Amino acid sequence: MAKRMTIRDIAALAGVSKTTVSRVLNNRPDVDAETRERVMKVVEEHGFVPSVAASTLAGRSRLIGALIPELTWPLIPEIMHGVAEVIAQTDYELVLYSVNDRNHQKDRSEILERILERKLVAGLLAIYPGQSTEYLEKLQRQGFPVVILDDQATPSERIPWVSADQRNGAYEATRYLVRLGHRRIAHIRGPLEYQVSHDRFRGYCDALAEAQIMVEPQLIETGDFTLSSGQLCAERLLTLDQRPTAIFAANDLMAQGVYFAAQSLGLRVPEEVTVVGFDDVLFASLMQPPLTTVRQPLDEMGRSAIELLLRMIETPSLPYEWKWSVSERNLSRSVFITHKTHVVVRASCKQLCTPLSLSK
Amino acid sequence: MAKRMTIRDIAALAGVSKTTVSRVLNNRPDVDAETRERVMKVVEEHGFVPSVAASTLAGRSRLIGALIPELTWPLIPEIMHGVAEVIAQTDYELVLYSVNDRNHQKDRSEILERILERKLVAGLLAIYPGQSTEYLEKLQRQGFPVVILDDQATPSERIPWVSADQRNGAYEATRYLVRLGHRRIAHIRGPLEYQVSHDRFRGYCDALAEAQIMVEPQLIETGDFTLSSGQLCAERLLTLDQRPTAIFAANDLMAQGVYFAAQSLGLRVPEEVTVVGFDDVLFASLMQPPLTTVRQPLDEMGRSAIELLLRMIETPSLPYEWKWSVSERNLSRSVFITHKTHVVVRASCKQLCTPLSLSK
DNA sequence: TTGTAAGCGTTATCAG
DNA sequence: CTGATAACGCTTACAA
Repeated sequence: MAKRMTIRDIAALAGVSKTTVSRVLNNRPDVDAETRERVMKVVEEHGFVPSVAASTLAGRSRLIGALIPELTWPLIPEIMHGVAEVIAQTDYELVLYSVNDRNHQKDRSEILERILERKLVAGLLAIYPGQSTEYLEKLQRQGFPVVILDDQATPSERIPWVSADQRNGAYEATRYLVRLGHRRIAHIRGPLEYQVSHDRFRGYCDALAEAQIMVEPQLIETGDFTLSSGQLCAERLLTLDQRPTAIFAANDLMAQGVYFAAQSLGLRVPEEVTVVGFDDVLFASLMQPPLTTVRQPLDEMGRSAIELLLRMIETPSLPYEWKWSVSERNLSRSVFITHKTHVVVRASCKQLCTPLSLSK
Repeated sequence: MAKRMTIRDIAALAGVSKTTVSRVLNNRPDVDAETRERVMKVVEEHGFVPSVAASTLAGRSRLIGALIPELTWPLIPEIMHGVAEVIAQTDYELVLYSVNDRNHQKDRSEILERILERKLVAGLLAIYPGQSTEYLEKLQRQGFPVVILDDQATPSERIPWVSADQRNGAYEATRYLVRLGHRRIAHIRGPLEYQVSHDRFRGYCDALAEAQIMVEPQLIETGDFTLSSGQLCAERLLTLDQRPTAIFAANDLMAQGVYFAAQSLGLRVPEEVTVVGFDDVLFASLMQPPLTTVRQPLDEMGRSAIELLLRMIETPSLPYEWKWSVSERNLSRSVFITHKTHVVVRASCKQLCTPLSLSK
């Protein structure tokens, strides 16, 4: 295996200086078109790739940091899948910073310190950063590129933010149930300290309002996104005098809890209870019956977040002016990308009657 | 935020040269104990961490590469969880190289080229490397530290290898079924091009032999690890004249397929069919009923693999002589670590009778 | 045991 | 538009 080529070798081969090669490699505008071409030719012939370590040390890192919660959290792998896919097509490499559950604020900020202090990565993608948002803002203010991917939808005014439309997803899901003829539709919310829980609840209420169905307090339960909480809430709902014909759980895990509750009460899904979840995690399609749920386009979200970050890194001057295909608001000079969510219809829902509106 | 400290600052503060600080930081033996202590004190006081970029450029990278298949493959997150946990406690950072399904041999070796050519990482943890093994051997021969974590159990003679005891897991699972009183126990194998499929099948046969039960060819099906294949195989098995009372599927996904087959045939799990899976992926405990399965200690496997790799990197001279707590064979100067697997009992199995042997 | 000095491969600065 | 030259922060012969 030949010794690794350096920028110097390329320079010699192309008959220019290292500097010029560097300029070409970094897409600098101030290079003669012809020179650029000549250099590129040599670069490609030899499959030359600049050393990440050297670039980083010299101040132009080609390393991207990803700050993620436990990889075992169901949504993460899909997001990272999208992220990795984009990175693989670039000169950048991905450095993983995993924060585990137990880590409290202190450890989180320690990790962030570590990230910055080492000046290793060129930018940071923070996925579901939880409490760290405040700290991330500090970084951003110091000129360090940060993109947040989260569902908390309380965007910092300054950090570019990628999210999905939680409210609308819940709205569409509930609307779907209404169209199937359901009128007693229960909702198991997520914990109220999360913004998503409110957004999804809101979507549910909106859909009911539109259908002129009253929101009945007894049909609203509050879980904590765990299976057992879903089960508990569902047990209460399903033993109501007038039990709901459909239950919309705020996430798939609680929906699975509904399945368990139904089973223990001898009720079948979907024949006697219709169930809808949220997230479309990997096992949703494996459930018995396969779960109708609201899909967040997680891989796309990961992709767009990392693409945004890459652009921020490569054009530090005009960071807040991109057009974006998905849906973009330009608030106080920052970027917010909201991805669409949509209902994935599977077998967990039963049609109660055939209202004409369905045909629409 | 104060300017980042460098090794030079530490040196000044401790009243020694950069060289000495470097030596201390790298645990070199040739430093006076007292000096070392003095330096360490300063280092700790200031929470100093050496620059990964600079170290790497200077020839001692603190970056570890992880080559993984799709993150969305069910076993990966748990493994990576263990990996990340260990890395977090060290000075190293983790660089992710994700290979996606579509990538054929060519792309894989391209990634590997990329990994090496950039001289970025100090070593590589290859998780389920598939076809790349051959190439990995080449790296290893060139003195580049590589550890493989795989279930294919055809260890290269030279690359340290971390795995789990597939045969014994299957053996224990089958033995468990025998103890429950089952005698017509079917097995849905994985595809025969994988070594795991054979290992697990072997465990199944061994357990039956021990119980003096004949292996009946009709009770052996071969799937491809997908849900639908499991379902198909199970449908055949469950419509046999003398249908099995228990089905041992070679992975959890096929076990879920068995659930579907049972349901479509109006058979209940576990009342009419007992089911056991393999892997204990995250959703196994969420299945209805929760699946009895064989657990591979994935996080521990990840942990031990990365620890092994770190040791190889830090002691390049004597790479093949460690003691290991789990179970270690020293074959032809390489290290093989085999983790124990064990049966996780959940609700998917029914006891047919109460043989005395159970009390044992 | 410790220090001096020469890289490691880029990028940035500043002249030409 | 192009090219010297000096960083970047650390490791590692080689000397002392």
